[in-house]
Amino acid sequence: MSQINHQRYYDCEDCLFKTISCQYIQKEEFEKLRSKSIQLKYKKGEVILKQGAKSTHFLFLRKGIIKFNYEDENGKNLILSINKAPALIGGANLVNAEFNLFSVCAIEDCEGCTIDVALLTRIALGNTLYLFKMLQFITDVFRSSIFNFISLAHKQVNGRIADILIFLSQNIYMNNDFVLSLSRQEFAEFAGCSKENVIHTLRKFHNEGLITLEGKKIILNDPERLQKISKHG
Amino acid sequence: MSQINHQRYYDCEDCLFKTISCQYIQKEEFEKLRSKSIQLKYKKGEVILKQGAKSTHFLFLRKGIIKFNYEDENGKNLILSINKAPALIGGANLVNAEFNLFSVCAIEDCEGCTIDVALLTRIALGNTLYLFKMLQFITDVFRSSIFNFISLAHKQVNGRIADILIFLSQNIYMNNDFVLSLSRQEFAEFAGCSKENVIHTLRKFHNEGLITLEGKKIILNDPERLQKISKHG
DNA sequence: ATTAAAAACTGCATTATTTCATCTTTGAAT
DNA sequence: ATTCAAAGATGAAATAATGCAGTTTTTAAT
Repeated sequence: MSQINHQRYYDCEDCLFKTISCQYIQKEEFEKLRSKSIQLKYKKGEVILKQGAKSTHFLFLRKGIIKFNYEDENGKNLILSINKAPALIGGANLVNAEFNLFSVCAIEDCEGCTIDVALLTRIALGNTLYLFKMLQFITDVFRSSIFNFISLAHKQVNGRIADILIFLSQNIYMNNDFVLSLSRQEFAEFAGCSKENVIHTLRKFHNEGLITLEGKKIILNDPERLQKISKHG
Repeated sequence: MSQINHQRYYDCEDCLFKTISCQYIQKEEFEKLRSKSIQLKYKKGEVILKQGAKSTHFLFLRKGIIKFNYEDENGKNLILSINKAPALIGGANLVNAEFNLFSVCAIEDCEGCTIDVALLTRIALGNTLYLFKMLQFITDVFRSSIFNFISLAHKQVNGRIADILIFLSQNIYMNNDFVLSLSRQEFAEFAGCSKENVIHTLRKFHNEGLITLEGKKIILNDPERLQKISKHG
Protein backbone atom coordinates (compact mmCIF):
# COMPACT_ATOMS: atom_id res chain seq x y z
CA MET A 1 0.00 0.00 0.00
CA SER A 2 3.00 2.31 -0.05
CA GLN A 3 2.24 5.28 -2.34
CA ILE A 4 5.30 7.46 -2.15
CA ASN A 5 4.14 9.93 -4.73
CA HIS A 6 0.44 9.92 -3.84
CA GLN A 7 -0.66 9.20 -7.36
CA ARG A 8 -4.33 9.62 -8.17
CA TYR A 9 -6.09 6.60 -9.57
CA TYR A 10 -9.47 8.12 -10.15
CA ASP A 11 -11.24 11.43 -10.36
CA CYS A 12 -12.88 12.80 -7.21
CA GLU A 13 -15.72 14.36 -9.18
CA ASP A 14 -17.92 11.28 -9.26
CA CYS A 15 -17.11 10.21 -5.69
CA LEU A 16 -20.14 9.39 -3.51
CA PHE A 17 -18.43 10.75 -0.43
CA LYS A 18 -17.97 14.08 -2.16
CA THR A 19 -21.55 14.09 -3.40
CA ILE A 20 -22.95 13.40 0.05
CA SER A 21 -20.58 15.78 1.80
CA CYS A 22 -21.38 18.65 -0.52
CA GLN A 23 -25.06 18.34 0.31
CA TYR A 24 -24.11 19.56 3.78
CA ILE A 25 -20.86 21.47 3.63
CA GLN A 26 -19.36 24.11 1.35
CA LYS A 27 -17.17 23.04 -1.57
CA GLU A 28 -14.27 24.94 0.02
CA GLU A 29 -14.65 22.89 3.21
CA PHE A 30 -14.71 19.69 1.22
CA GLU A 31 -11.64 20.80 -0.67
CA LYS A 32 -9.77 20.99 2.65
CA LEU A 33 -10.71 17.39 3.34
CA ARG A 34 -9.80 16.32 -0.16
CA SER A 35 -6.41 18.03 -0.10
CA LYS A 36 -5.43 16.01 2.97
CA SER A 37 -6.69 12.70 1.60
CA ILE A 38 -4.61 10.11 -0.22
CA GLN A 39 -5.95 7.59 -2.72
CA LEU A 40 -4.93 4.03 -1.96
CA LYS A 41 -5.26 0.58 -3.50
CA TYR A 42 -5.28 -2.63 -1.52
CA LYS A 43 -4.82 -6.12 -2.89
CA LYS A 44 -7.01 -8.97 -1.71
CA GLY A 45 -5.69 -10.06 1.68
CA GLU A 46 -4.09 -6.74 2.62
CA VAL A 47 -4.72 -5.21 6.04
CA ILE A 48 -6.35 -1.79 5.84
CA LEU A 49 -6.60 -1.03 9.55
CA LYS A 50 -4.79 -3.04 12.19
CA GLN A 51 -6.34 -4.20 15.44
CA GLY A 52 -4.68 -2.46 18.38
CA ALA A 53 -3.19 0.34 16.30
CA LYS A 54 -4.18 3.97 16.69
CA SER A 55 -6.59 5.25 14.06
CA THR A 56 -5.07 8.28 12.45
CA HIS A 57 -7.58 8.33 9.61
CA PHE A 58 -10.83 6.95 8.29
CA LEU A 59 -10.98 5.22 4.97
CA PHE A 60 -13.72 5.97 2.53
CA LEU A 61 -13.99 2.66 0.69
CA ARG A 62 -14.89 3.43 -2.89
CA LYS A 63 -14.60 -0.04 -4.37
CA GLY A 64 -14.16 -3.57 -3.04
CA ILE A 65 -15.16 -5.87 -0.21
CA ILE A 66 -13.70 -5.92 3.29
CA LYS A 67 -13.97 -7.95 6.49
CA PHE A 68 -13.85 -6.84 10.10
CA ASN A 69 -11.57 -9.28 11.85
CA TYR A 70 -10.97 -9.85 15.55
CA GLU A 71 -7.96 -11.88 16.66
CA ASP A 72 -8.20 -13.31 20.16
CA GLU A 73 -5.47 -13.97 22.72
CA ASN A 74 -4.90 -17.47 21.26
CA GLY A 75 -4.44 -16.16 17.73
CA LYS A 76 -7.85 -17.44 16.66
CA ASN A 77 -9.65 -15.23 14.17
CA LEU A 78 -13.26 -14.21 14.08
CA ILE A 79 -14.99 -12.29 11.31
CA LEU A 80 -17.52 -9.87 12.79
CA SER A 81 -18.84 -8.36 9.64
CA ILE A 82 -18.37 -8.23 5.88
CA ASN A 83 -19.07 -5.04 4.01
CA LYS A 84 -18.84 -3.78 0.48
CA ALA A 85 -18.16 -0.32 -0.89
CA PRO A 86 -19.30 2.38 -0.47
CA ALA A 87 -18.55 2.50 3.25
CA LEU A 88 -16.83 4.71 5.77
CA ILE A 89 -14.39 2.48 7.63
CA GLY A 90 -12.75 3.07 10.99
CA GLY A 91 -15.57 5.11 12.41
CA ALA A 92 -15.85 2.98 15.52
CA ASN A 93 -13.53 5.50 17.06
CA LEU A 94 -15.28 8.72 16.12
CA VAL A 95 -17.00 8.95 19.47
CA ASN A 96 -14.75 7.04 21.84
CA ALA A 97 -11.42 7.66 20.14
CA GLU A 98 -8.92 5.04 21.19
CA PHE A 99 -7.30 2.05 19.48
CA ASN A 100 -8.83 -0.09 16.77
CA LEU A 101 -10.83 -2.87 18.34
CA PHE A 102 -10.68 -4.86 15.10
CA SER A 103 -8.63 -5.18 11.94
CA VAL A 104 -10.15 -4.35 8.59
CA CYS A 105 -8.85 -6.46 5.68
CA ALA A 106 -9.53 -6.48 1.96
CA ILE A 107 -11.12 -9.73 0.80
CA GLU A 108 -11.29 -8.40 -2.77
CA ASP A 109 -9.09 -5.76 -4.36
CA CYS A 110 -10.11 -2.41 -2.89
CA GLU A 111 -9.80 1.27 -3.66
CA GLY A 112 -10.41 4.13 -1.32
CA CYS A 113 -9.03 7.27 0.17
CA THR A 114 -7.93 8.28 3.63
CA ILE A 115 -9.87 10.94 5.48
CA ASP A 116 -8.26 12.92 8.25
CA VAL A 117 -10.26 12.17 11.41
CA ALA A 118 -9.32 15.37 13.21
CA LEU A 119 -10.30 17.55 10.26
CA LEU A 120 -13.54 15.70 9.57
CA THR A 121 -14.45 15.95 13.23
CA ARG A 122 -13.70 19.68 13.25
CA ILE A 123 -15.86 20.28 10.20
CA ALA A 124 -18.65 18.05 11.49
CA LEU A 125 -18.64 19.80 14.85
CA GLY A 126 -19.47 23.00 13.02
CA ASN A 127 -22.27 21.38 11.05
CA THR A 128 -24.43 19.04 13.02
CA LEU A 129 -26.51 17.80 10.11
CA TYR A 130 -23.29 16.69 8.45
CA LEU A 131 -22.20 15.13 11.74
CA PHE A 132 -25.43 13.14 11.86
CA LYS A 133 -24.96 11.99 8.29
CA MET A 134 -21.43 10.81 9.05
CA LEU A 135 -22.62 9.00 12.17
CA GLN A 136 -25.29 7.30 10.10
CA PHE A 137 -22.65 6.24 7.58
CA ILE A 138 -20.49 4.82 10.33
CA THR A 139 -23.23 2.94 12.14
CA ASP A 140 -24.41 1.40 8.85
CA VAL A 141 -21.25 -0.69 8.89
CA PHE A 142 -22.20 -2.20 12.23
CA ARG A 143 -25.88 -2.72 11.59
CA SER A 144 -25.39 -5.91 9.61
CA SER A 145 -23.09 -7.38 12.24
CA ILE A 146 -25.92 -7.33 14.77
CA PHE A 147 -27.87 -9.81 12.71
CA ASN A 148 -24.87 -12.06 12.35
CA PHE A 149 -24.57 -11.86 16.13
CA ILE A 150 -28.18 -12.96 16.53
CA SER A 151 -27.73 -15.75 14.02
CA LEU A 152 -24.64 -17.04 15.80
CA ALA A 153 -26.22 -16.88 19.19
CA HIS A 154 -29.20 -19.12 18.73
CA LYS A 155 -28.92 -21.13 15.55
CA GLN A 156 -27.11 -24.31 14.76
CA VAL A 157 -24.52 -24.48 12.02
CA ASN A 158 -27.03 -25.34 9.27
CA GLY A 159 -28.98 -22.18 9.99
CA ARG A 160 -25.91 -20.02 10.41
CA ILE A 161 -24.46 -21.14 7.07
CA ALA A 162 -27.82 -20.62 5.37
CA ASP A 163 -27.90 -17.14 6.91
CA ILE A 164 -24.44 -16.32 5.61
CA LEU A 165 -25.27 -17.53 2.10
CA ILE A 166 -28.40 -15.37 2.08
CA PHE A 167 -26.50 -12.42 3.53
CA LEU A 168 -23.76 -12.67 0.92
CA SER A 169 -26.18 -12.97 -1.98
CA GLN A 170 -28.47 -10.15 -0.83
CA ASN A 171 -26.05 -7.69 0.75
CA ILE A 172 -22.66 -8.24 -0.83
CA TYR A 173 -22.86 -9.80 -4.28
CA MET A 174 -26.46 -8.73 -5.04
CA ASN A 175 -26.98 -11.95 -6.96
CA ASN A 176 -27.92 -15.60 -6.34
CA ASP A 177 -24.88 -16.59 -8.34
CA PHE A 178 -21.51 -15.44 -7.04
CA VAL A 179 -17.83 -16.24 -6.63
CA LEU A 180 -17.04 -16.46 -2.95
CA SER A 181 -14.30 -14.09 -1.78
CA LEU A 182 -13.74 -16.11 1.38
CA SER A 183 -11.72 -19.26 1.91
CA ARG A 184 -13.47 -22.11 3.70
CA GLN A 185 -11.40 -21.19 6.76
CA GLU A 186 -12.67 -17.59 6.63
CA PHE A 187 -16.22 -18.78 6.07
CA ALA A 188 -15.81 -20.83 9.26
CA GLU A 189 -14.48 -17.76 11.10
CA PHE A 190 -17.63 -15.90 10.06
CA ALA A 191 -19.97 -18.78 10.92
CA GLY A 192 -18.29 -19.56 14.25
CA CYS A 193 -17.58 -23.22 13.53
CA SER A 194 -14.81 -25.48 12.20
CA LYS A 195 -13.82 -25.34 8.55
CA GLU A 196 -14.67 -29.03 8.20
CA ASN A 197 -18.18 -28.26 9.33
CA VAL A 198 -18.46 -25.56 6.66
CA ILE A 199 -17.26 -27.98 3.99
CA HIS A 200 -19.62 -30.76 5.13
CA THR A 201 -22.60 -28.44 5.33
CA LEU A 202 -22.01 -26.75 1.97
CA ARG A 203 -21.60 -30.20 0.41
CA LYS A 204 -24.85 -31.34 2.03
CA PHE A 205 -26.68 -28.28 0.68
CA HIS A 206 -25.19 -29.07 -2.74
CA ASN A 207 -26.27 -32.72 -2.60
CA GLU A 208 -29.77 -31.67 -1.63
CA GLY A 209 -29.93 -29.33 -4.62
CA LEU A 210 -30.23 -26.21 -2.47
CA ILE A 211 -27.07 -24.75 -3.89
CA THR A 212 -24.63 -25.55 -6.68
CA LEU A 213 -21.05 -25.64 -5.53
CA GLU A 214 -18.10 -25.50 -7.89
CA GLY A 215 -15.10 -24.54 -5.82
CA LYS A 216 -15.46 -20.84 -5.07
CA LYS A 217 -18.48 -20.48 -7.31
CA ILE A 218 -21.82 -20.77 -5.54
CA ILE A 219 -25.33 -20.62 -6.98
CA LEU A 220 -28.30 -20.39 -4.64
CA ASN A 221 -30.84 -22.59 -6.43
CA ASP A 222 -33.52 -22.38 -3.78
CA PRO A 223 -33.30 -19.23 -1.65
CA GLU A 224 -36.77 -19.86 -0.19
CA ARG A 225 -35.74 -23.23 1.23
CA LEU A 226 -32.53 -21.67 2.54
CA GLN A 227 -34.71 -19.11 4.33
CA LYS A 228 -36.62 -21.99 5.91
CA ILE A 229 -33.41 -23.60 7.11
CA SER A 230 -32.37 -20.22 8.46
CA LYS A 231 -35.63 -20.07 10.40
CA HIS A 232 -34.56 -23.39 11.91
CA GLY A 233 -36.43 -25.77 9.64
CA MET B 1 -45.69 1.55 35.14
CA SER B 2 -48.75 3.79 34.86
CA GLN B 3 -48.07 7.05 36.70
CA ILE B 4 -51.22 9.07 36.24
CA ASN B 5 -50.17 11.89 38.51
CA HIS B 6 -46.47 11.88 37.64
CA GLN B 7 -45.37 11.63 41.22
CA ARG B 8 -41.73 12.28 41.97
CA TYR B 9 -39.88 9.52 43.76
CA TYR B 10 -36.54 11.21 44.15
CA ASP B 11 -34.89 14.57 43.93
CA CYS B 12 -33.28 15.56 40.64
CA GLU B 13 -30.52 17.50 42.40
CA ASP B 14 -28.21 14.52 42.89
CA CYS B 15 -28.95 12.97 39.48
CA LEU B 16 -25.90 11.98 37.43
CA PHE B 17 -27.64 12.87 34.20
CA LYS B 18 -28.21 16.39 35.48
CA THR B 19 -24.64 16.67 36.72
CA ILE B 20 -23.20 15.59 33.39
CA SER B 21 -25.64 17.63 31.32
CA CYS B 22 -24.95 20.80 33.28
CA GLN B 23 -21.26 20.51 32.48
CA TYR B 24 -22.22 21.24 28.89
CA ILE B 25 -25.56 23.05 28.77
CA GLN B 26 -27.16 25.89 30.72
CA LYS B 27 -29.34 25.14 33.73
CA GLU B 28 -32.28 26.71 31.92
CA GLU B 29 -31.82 24.31 29.02
CA PHE B 30 -31.65 21.38 31.39
CA GLU B 31 -34.78 22.61 33.14
CA LYS B 32 -36.64 22.30 29.80
CA LEU B 33 -35.56 18.67 29.58
CA ARG B 34 -36.47 18.05 33.20
CA SER B 35 -39.90 19.62 32.92
CA LYS B 36 -40.81 17.19 30.12
CA SER B 37 -39.43 14.13 31.91
CA ILE B 38 -41.41 11.72 34.04
CA GLN B 39 -40.01 9.62 36.85
CA LEU B 40 -40.88 5.95 36.56
CA LYS B 41 -40.46 2.76 38.54
CA TYR B 42 -40.30 -0.68 36.98
CA LYS B 43 -40.65 -3.98 38.81
CA LYS B 44 -38.34 -6.87 38.01
CA GLY B 45 -39.60 -8.44 34.78
CA GLU B 46 -41.33 -5.35 33.42
CA VAL B 47 -40.74 -4.26 29.83
CA ILE B 48 -39.23 -0.78 29.59
CA LEU B 49 -38.98 -0.50 25.80
CA LYS B 50 -40.71 -2.90 23.48
CA GLN B 51 -39.12 -4.42 20.38
CA GLY B 52 -40.83 -3.14 17.24
CA ALA B 53 -42.42 -0.13 18.94
CA LYS B 54 -41.53 3.44 18.09
CA SER B 55 -39.19 5.12 20.54
CA THR B 56 -40.82 8.30 21.74
CA HIS B 57 -38.34 8.79 24.53
CA PHE B 58 -35.05 7.70 26.04
CA LEU B 59 -34.86 6.43 29.56
CA PHE B 60 -32.16 7.61 31.87
CA LEU B 61 -31.77 4.56 34.11
CA ARG B 62 -30.93 5.83 37.57
CA LYS B 63 -31.10 2.57 39.49
CA GLY B 64 -31.40 -1.11 38.62
CA ILE B 65 -30.29 -3.73 36.11
CA ILE B 66 -31.73 -4.28 32.66
CA LYS B 67 -31.40 -6.71 29.76
CA PHE B 68 -31.53 -6.09 26.01
CA ASN B 69 -33.72 -8.82 24.61
CA TYR B 70 -34.30 -9.89 21.03
CA GLU B 71 -37.24 -12.14 20.19
CA ASP B 72 -36.94 -14.00 16.91
CA GLU B 73 -39.63 -15.11 14.47
CA ASN B 74 -40.07 -18.39 16.38
CA GLY B 75 -40.59 -16.65 19.72
CA LYS B 76 -37.15 -17.66 20.92
CA ASN B 77 -35.42 -15.08 23.10
CA LEU B 78 -31.86 -13.94 23.05
CA ILE B 79 -30.20 -11.60 25.52
CA LEU B 80 -27.75 -9.32 23.75
CA SER B 81 -26.49 -7.37 26.68
CA ILE B 82 -26.97 -6.76 30.37
CA ASN B 83 -26.40 -3.32 31.84
CA LYS B 84 -26.69 -1.61 35.16
CA ALA B 85 -27.51 1.96 36.06
CA PRO B 86 -26.48 4.59 35.31
CA ALA B 87 -27.20 4.22 31.61
CA LEU B 88 -29.00 6.03 28.82
CA ILE B 89 -31.34 3.49 27.27
CA GLY B 90 -32.97 3.59 23.85
CA GLY B 91 -30.21 5.51 22.20
CA ALA B 92 -29.83 2.99 19.40
CA ASN B 93 -32.21 5.21 17.54
CA LEU B 94 -30.59 8.59 18.06
CA VAL B 95 -28.88 8.44 14.70
CA ASN B 96 -31.10 6.18 12.61
CA ALA B 97 -34.44 6.89 14.22
CA GLU B 98 -36.86 4.08 13.49
CA PHE B 99 -38.34 1.28 15.56
CA ASN B 100 -36.76 -0.44 18.54
CA LEU B 101 -34.66 -3.35 17.33
CA PHE B 102 -34.76 -4.89 20.82
CA SER B 103 -36.79 -4.86 23.98
CA VAL B 104 -35.34 -3.54 27.19
CA CYS B 105 -36.57 -5.31 30.35
CA ALA B 106 -35.90 -4.80 34.04
CA ILE B 107 -34.20 -7.81 35.61
CA GLU B 108 -34.08 -6.02 38.97
CA ASP B 109 -36.41 -3.28 40.21
CA CYS B 110 -35.49 -0.12 38.33
CA GLU B 111 -35.94 3.62 38.62
CA GLY B 112 -35.42 6.15 35.91
CA CYS B 113 -36.91 9.02 34.03
CA THR B 114 -38.01 9.54 30.48
CA ILE B 115 -36.16 11.99 28.31
CA ASP B 116 -37.80 13.55 25.29
CA VAL B 117 -35.77 12.46 22.27
CA ALA B 118 -36.82 15.36 20.06
CA LEU B 119 -35.94 17.93 22.70
CA LEU B 120 -32.64 16.29 23.65
CA THR B 121 -31.72 16.11 19.98
CA ARG B 122 -32.58 19.77 19.47
CA ILE B 123 -30.47 20.84 22.43
CA ALA B 124 -27.60 18.53 21.44
CA LEU B 125 -27.65 19.85 17.88
CA GLY B 126 -26.95 23.27 19.30
CA ASN B 127 -24.09 22.01 21.44
CA THR B 128 -21.83 19.51 19.80
CA LEU B 129 -19.73 18.74 22.85
CA TYR B 130 -22.92 17.75 24.63
CA LEU B 131 -23.94 15.74 21.57
CA PHE B 132 -20.64 13.86 21.71
CA LYS B 133 -21.08 13.18 25.39
CA MET B 134 -24.57 11.78 24.80
CA LEU B 135 -23.30 9.60 21.95
CA GLN B 136 -20.59 8.31 24.23
CA PHE B 137 -23.20 7.49 26.84
CA ILE B 138 -25.28 5.65 24.29
CA THR B 139 -22.45 3.65 22.74
CA ASP B 140 -21.25 2.59 26.21
CA VAL B 141 -24.35 0.41 26.41
CA PHE B 142 -23.31 -1.48 23.28
CA ARG B 143 -19.64 -1.80 24.00
CA SER B 144 -20.03 -4.71 26.39
CA SER B 145 -22.27 -6.59 23.97
CA ILE B 146 -19.44 -6.79 21.44
CA PHE B 147 -17.42 -8.91 23.80
CA ASN B 148 -20.33 -11.19 24.46
CA PHE B 149 -20.63 -11.50 20.70
CA ILE B 150 -16.99 -12.53 20.42
CA SER B 151 -17.34 -14.97 23.29
CA LEU B 152 -20.39 -16.59 21.71
CA ALA B 153 -18.80 -16.80 18.32
CA HIS B 154 -15.75 -18.87 19.08
CA LYS B 155 -15.95 -20.43 22.49
CA GLN B 156 -17.65 -23.56 23.70
CA VAL B 157 -20.25 -23.47 26.43
CA ASN B 158 -17.72 -23.87 29.27
CA GLY B 159 -15.87 -20.77 28.14
CA ARG B 160 -19.03 -18.79 27.46
CA ILE B 161 -20.44 -19.50 30.91
CA ALA B 162 -17.11 -18.65 32.52
CA ASP B 163 -17.13 -15.40 30.53
CA ILE B 164 -20.62 -14.54 31.72
CA LEU B 165 -19.77 -15.24 35.36
CA ILE B 166 -16.72 -12.99 35.09
CA PHE B 167 -18.71 -10.31 33.25
CA LEU B 168 -21.46 -10.31 35.87
CA SER B 169 -19.05 -10.16 38.78
CA GLN B 170 -16.86 -7.43 37.27
CA ASN B 171 -19.35 -5.29 35.39
CA ILE B 172 -22.71 -5.73 37.02
CA TYR B 173 -22.47 -6.81 40.65
CA MET B 174 -18.92 -5.54 41.25
CA ASN B 175 -18.29 -8.46 43.58
CA ASN B 176 -17.23 -12.12 43.47
CA ASP B 177 -20.24 -12.92 45.60
CA PHE B 178 -23.66 -12.07 44.14
CA VAL B 179 -27.29 -13.03 43.85
CA LEU B 180 -28.05 -13.77 40.23
CA SER B 181 -30.87 -11.66 38.75
CA LEU B 182 -31.34 -14.11 35.88
CA SER B 183 -33.25 -17.36 35.77
CA ARG B 184 -31.42 -20.38 34.36
CA GLN B 185 -33.49 -19.93 31.22
CA GLU B 186 -32.34 -16.31 30.87
CA PHE B 187 -28.76 -17.30 31.58
CA ALA B 188 -29.08 -19.76 28.68
CA GLU B 189 -30.51 -17.02 26.45
CA PHE B 190 -27.44 -14.92 27.24
CA ALA B 191 -25.00 -17.83 26.78
CA GLY B 192 -26.63 -19.09 23.60
CA CYS B 193 -27.23 -22.66 24.79
CA SER B 194 -29.92 -24.81 26.42
CA LYS B 195 -30.95 -24.18 30.02
CA GLU B 196 -29.98 -27.77 30.91
CA ASN B 197 -26.48 -27.07 29.65
CA VAL B 198 -26.29 -24.01 31.91
CA ILE B 199 -27.45 -26.08 34.89
CA HIS B 200 -25.00 -28.91 34.14
CA THR B 201 -22.08 -26.56 33.61
CA LEU B 202 -22.71 -24.45 36.72
CA ARG B 203 -23.02 -27.68 38.73
CA LYS B 204 -19.74 -28.93 37.27
CA PHE B 205 -18.00 -25.66 38.20
CA HIS B 206 -19.50 -26.01 41.68
CA ASN B 207 -18.30 -29.61 42.05
CA GLU B 208 -14.80 -28.59 40.93
CA GLY B 209 -14.75 -25.86 43.59
CA LEU B 210 -14.53 -23.07 41.03
CA ILE B 211 -17.77 -21.52 42.24
CA THR B 212 -20.18 -22.02 45.11
CA LEU B 213 -23.76 -22.40 44.00
CA GLU B 214 -26.72 -22.03 46.32
CA GLY B 215 -29.75 -21.46 44.14
CA LYS B 216 -29.50 -17.87 42.92
CA LYS B 217 -26.49 -17.11 45.09
CA ILE B 218 -23.15 -17.53 43.37
CA ILE B 219 -19.65 -17.08 44.77
CA LEU B 220 -16.67 -17.08 42.42
CA ASN B 221 -14.08 -18.93 44.48
CA ASP B 222 -11.39 -18.98 41.83
CA PRO B 223 -11.72 -16.16 39.29
CA GLU B 224 -8.22 -16.87 37.94
CA ARG B 225 -9.13 -20.41 36.97
CA LEU B 226 -12.38 -19.16 35.45
CA GLN B 227 -10.28 -16.79 33.35
CA LYS B 228 -8.26 -19.80 32.16
CA ILE B 229 -11.42 -21.65 31.18
CA SER B 230 -12.57 -18.52 29.39
CA LYS B 231 -9.31 -18.53 27.44
CA HIS B 232 -10.24 -22.05 26.38
CA GLY B 233 -8.23 -24.07 28.90
C1' DA C 1 5.75 -27.53 -17.57
C1' DT C 2 7.12 -28.91 -13.04
C1' DT C 3 7.10 -28.57 -8.40
C1' DA C 4 5.87 -27.20 -3.84
C1' DA C 5 2.69 -25.28 -0.80
C1' DA C 6 -1.76 -24.15 0.42
C1' DA C 7 -6.50 -24.96 0.36
C1' DA C 8 -10.26 -28.10 -0.20
C1' DC C 9 -12.24 -32.36 0.77
C1' DT C 10 -13.51 -36.94 3.07
C1' DG C 11 -14.70 -40.28 6.58
C1' DC C 12 -14.35 -41.47 11.15
C1' DA C 13 -13.63 -41.45 16.19
C1' DT C 14 -14.21 -38.42 19.98
C1' DT C 15 -16.35 -34.92 22.36
C1' DA C 16 -19.98 -31.50 23.08
C1' DT C 17 -24.66 -30.30 23.10
C1' DT C 18 -29.50 -30.82 22.91
C1' DT C 19 -33.63 -33.00 23.91
C1' DC C 20 -36.64 -35.62 26.64
C1' DA C 21 -38.68 -37.68 30.61
C1' DT C 22 -38.90 -37.37 35.26
C1' DC C 23 -38.32 -35.58 39.80
C1' DT C 24 -37.53 -31.92 43.39
C1' DT C 25 -37.65 -27.41 45.13
C1' DT C 26 -39.33 -22.84 45.45
C1' DG C 27 -42.51 -19.18 45.59
C1' DA C 28 -46.92 -17.11 45.01
C1' DA C 29 -51.96 -17.33 45.64
C1' DT C 30 -55.77 -18.76 48.03
C1' DA D 1 -51.18 -24.06 55.89
C1' DT D 2 -52.24 -25.94 51.39
C1' DT D 3 -52.18 -26.04 46.66
C1' DC D 4 -50.55 -25.10 42.26
C1' DA D 5 -47.41 -23.53 38.90
C1' DA D 6 -42.97 -22.30 37.70
C1' DA D 7 -38.20 -22.96 38.05
C1' DG D 8 -34.46 -25.91 39.00
C1' DA D 9 -32.17 -30.26 38.73
C1' DT D 10 -30.74 -34.90 36.92
C1' DG D 11 -29.42 -38.70 33.88
C1' DA D 12 -29.64 -40.93 29.61
C1' DA D 13 -30.33 -41.26 24.67
C1' DA D 14 -30.02 -38.92 20.33
C1' DT D 15 -27.97 -35.50 17.61
C1' DA D 16 -24.45 -32.06 16.36
C1' DA D 17 -19.89 -30.52 16.05
C1' DT D 18 -14.95 -30.95 16.39
C1' DG D 19 -10.45 -32.62 15.45
C1' DC D 20 -7.58 -35.83 13.18
C1' DA D 21 -5.35 -38.27 9.51
C1' DG D 22 -4.99 -38.88 5.03
C1' DT D 23 -6.21 -37.66 -0.05
C1' DT D 24 -7.15 -34.67 -3.79
C1' DT D 25 -7.34 -30.33 -5.98
C1' DT D 26 -5.97 -25.69 -6.72
C1' DT D 27 -2.71 -22.03 -6.82
C1' DA D 28 1.53 -19.84 -7.17
C1' DA D 29 6.43 -19.87 -8.06
C1' DT D 30 10.24 -21.27 -10.59
